[in-house]
Amino acid sequence: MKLQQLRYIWEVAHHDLNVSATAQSLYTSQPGISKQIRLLEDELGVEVFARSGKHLTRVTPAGESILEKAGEILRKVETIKQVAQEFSNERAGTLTIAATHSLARYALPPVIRAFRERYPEVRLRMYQGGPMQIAEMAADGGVDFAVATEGLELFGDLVAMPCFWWSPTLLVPASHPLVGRTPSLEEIAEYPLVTYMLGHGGRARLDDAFMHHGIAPDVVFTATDSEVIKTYVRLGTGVGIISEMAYDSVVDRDLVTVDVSRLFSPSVAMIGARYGTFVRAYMFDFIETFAPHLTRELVEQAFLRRNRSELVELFSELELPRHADRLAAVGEVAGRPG
Amino acid sequence: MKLQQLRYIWEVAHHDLNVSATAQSLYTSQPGISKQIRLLEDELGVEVFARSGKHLTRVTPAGESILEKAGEILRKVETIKQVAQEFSNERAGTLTIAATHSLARYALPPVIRAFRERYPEVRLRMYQGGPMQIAEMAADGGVDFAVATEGLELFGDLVAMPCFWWSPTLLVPASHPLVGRTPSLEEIAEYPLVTYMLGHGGRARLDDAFMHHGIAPDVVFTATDSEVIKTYVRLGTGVGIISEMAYDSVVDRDLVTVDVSRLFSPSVAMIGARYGTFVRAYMFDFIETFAPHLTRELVEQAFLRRNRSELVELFSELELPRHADRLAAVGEVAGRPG
DNA sequence: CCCCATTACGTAGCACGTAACAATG
DNA sequence: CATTGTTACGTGCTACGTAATGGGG
Repeated sequence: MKLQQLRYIWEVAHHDLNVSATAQSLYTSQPGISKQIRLLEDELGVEVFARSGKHLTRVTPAGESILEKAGEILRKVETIKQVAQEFSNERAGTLTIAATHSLARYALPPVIRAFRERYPEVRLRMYQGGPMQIAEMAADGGVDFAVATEGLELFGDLVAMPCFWWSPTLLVPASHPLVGRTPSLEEIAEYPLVTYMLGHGGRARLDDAFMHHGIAPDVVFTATDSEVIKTYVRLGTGVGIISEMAYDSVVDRDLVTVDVSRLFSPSVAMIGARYGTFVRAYMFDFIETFAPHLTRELVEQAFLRRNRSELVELFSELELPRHADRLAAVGEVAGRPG
Repeated sequence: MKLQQLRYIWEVAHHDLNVSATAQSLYTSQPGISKQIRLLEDELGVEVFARSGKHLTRVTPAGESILEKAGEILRKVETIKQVAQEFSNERAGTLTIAATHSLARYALPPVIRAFRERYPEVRLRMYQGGPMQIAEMAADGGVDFAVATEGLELFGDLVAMPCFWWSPTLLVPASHPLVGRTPSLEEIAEYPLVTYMLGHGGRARLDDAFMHHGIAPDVVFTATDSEVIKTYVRLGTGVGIISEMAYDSVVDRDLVTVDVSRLFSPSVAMIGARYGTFVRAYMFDFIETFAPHLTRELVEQAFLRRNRSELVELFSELELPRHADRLAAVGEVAGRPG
C-alpha cells in the first residue's frame, strides 16, 4: 500500500469517480491512476469502486470504509508536514481560508492586510463560496479555516468559534421617506424589499422576524452579493436590507442606513476549522487578529471540546464584539475600492 | 513522503534508536533504513532523530510530534487492511492476543480451542508477558487484545472490558491442619506463604487485605507462575495462595483448596483493545466466547466511550460471572496437560 | 577495538508517461 | 461518435542490497 494510492482513490472519489478529470487536476496521467487503483485493490483483495464495463459507477461498501480511513491518513500526512514546517520555520507556511462573500469582502481585508505584513513568508490562499460549500471545504481538509455566519454548526467535524456579531441594516436612497425614522417591521414591509438569498447574509433571521409577526414582505429581488443589492436600491427597485458590514459611509454616501437592529436577531460570524487540524503559530495569530477574544489558549481549548454543547459552554461567557466596534480596533477599512 | 519512511522512523524509535537492530527485525538492510530516514528528514526539513556523530542519540521535539502522527497513520493503514479483509472474507484474517501467565494458561485455552475450530482460516498469534508489557503491546497496536487482570486501566488508549471475576484460593497439602476449616487471615498468617509476585495474579489484593488487618504475613517465596507455587506447596515450603483459576481438581488432586474468597476482594479479568481498532467479526466472536455478556453490541458501545468513567458506567449494570461458573458454560477444561 | 551509522555504487523493480484498444452512453 | 477506462510498452527513477568508509564509546 502506498500513500499515492490512497491519494488517488480519495481524489477520484471526490471527482465524481471521473479518473480522467482527477488525473488532470493532479497533473498526472490517467492510466497511471487507473493502474495504481487496480494495484491497491488487488493488494487489498477488495474493489473500492464498482465498475460497469469501463466506467466507475459507484463506491463499494468496502470502499466507503476504506476511503474514510484514507482521508484520515492523508490529513495526518498533511499534519506531519505542518509540524515539520512549524519546527523548521514558524513564520513560513501556507494558510488557506474559505469565506462567504460578505465576510471575504468586508470583514477579512484589514485582517488579511495585517497578516500579510506580519507573515510575508506565509503563502496565503483564499476561496470564496456559499456557506455550505466552504464548510465542506474545511471539513474535507481542503482549507484550514472556513469563515461564515451560518452553516458551520451543521458539520460535526468542525470546531466553530464565534468571532463577532452584526445586524442587518436597512438601506434606502437619501430621499426616501424612511430616512431618519425608526420604522417597525410593518412599515418596512410597505416597501418592496431587496435582500439576500436564503442561506446568505442571515436571510433566515429576516424571514424569522417577519414570519413571527405574521408579515409577508414583498421581496422583489434577492442576491448573494451586497453590492448587487445596493445597485438595485440605487435604482429605486425597493429598500434594501443588507449586513451592516456591507455599508461603507464613504463609498455609499448616496445611500442612507436606517437602524433596524432591534427588529432582527443578530448574526454571529464564525471561524470553523476541522478537528485534528494542526494549528500553526501564525494561524493562532490570524484568528486572534480577526477576533481578539479568541486567544491561542482559548482556541486550543476549543479544539479539545468534542461536541457542540461543550463548545457552546466554552464560549458562553465571552462578550462578543459587534462588527462596528471591531472595525475601530483594527484601525482602518482596508480593501475599499478606488 | 512514503509510508515506508514513516514505518522506518517509527520502528527505529521503538528499537532504542538502533537502526541495525531495526533492520534485522524488518528483514531489510541497515543502509536502506538510514537512507530513507535521511530522505524523509530532508523532505520535511526537520531532523526526527538527533545524532551525535554517527549515533542516533535521541528523538528531537519535532520528531516526537512526527512519530506520534506516524504511529496513528500506520495504525490506520492496518485498519484499512483489516477492513478489506473483512469484506473479502470475514472468516479469514489474523488475531493476535497477549495475555498474562494465569489467563493464558488457565482461562484462555478452551476459548482458543473453540475459536480455532470455528475459524480455521484465522491465523492466531499469542504472546505471554507481564501485565504492563502486554498492555503496552495493545496500546502500541502490536496486538489486537490484551488479556489481563490488572494494568489495563493505566493506559488511556485502551478500552478495558470486564470479563469475569475470580478469587484467590488457599492451597495446602492434603494432610495440612487447615484442610476443611474456614480460616481467618490471622490463622493463615501463622504459616509461611508462597504466592505471586507483586503485580501478578492479584497479589496487590492479598497485601491490601493483610495490611488492612494489620497483619504482616511471612511470604517465603513469590513467583509469577502458579505451577511454581504449587510445586513449593507440595514441597511443604508453606501454604500457597493462588488464583482459583489455577487449581485443577484432577491434576492437582494431591493438593486441597481452602475457600478464602470472603477474606480478599475479587479480581476482575479484563480484555483490553486499543481505541480505534477495527474489530473484525471474528474478534467480536472471540470476545463473546471468552465473556458471553460482552455482546457485539456492547463492545461496540464500549469503543465509543472515550473515558474511563463512561466505560465504568456502561459496564456497571452487568453481573459478571465468576470464573468457576464460566468454566461450566464453556463445557470443558481444555489444555490440561497429558 | 568493536559497534554502528553513513557513503558509494550497482541492480532490479516499479511508477509513470505515451500510444493503442475497448466499451459505454 | 465522443468520452472514458484498460491494456501494452518503454523509460527513467528509486528503493534496496552489498561493500567500503568513518566516528564514537
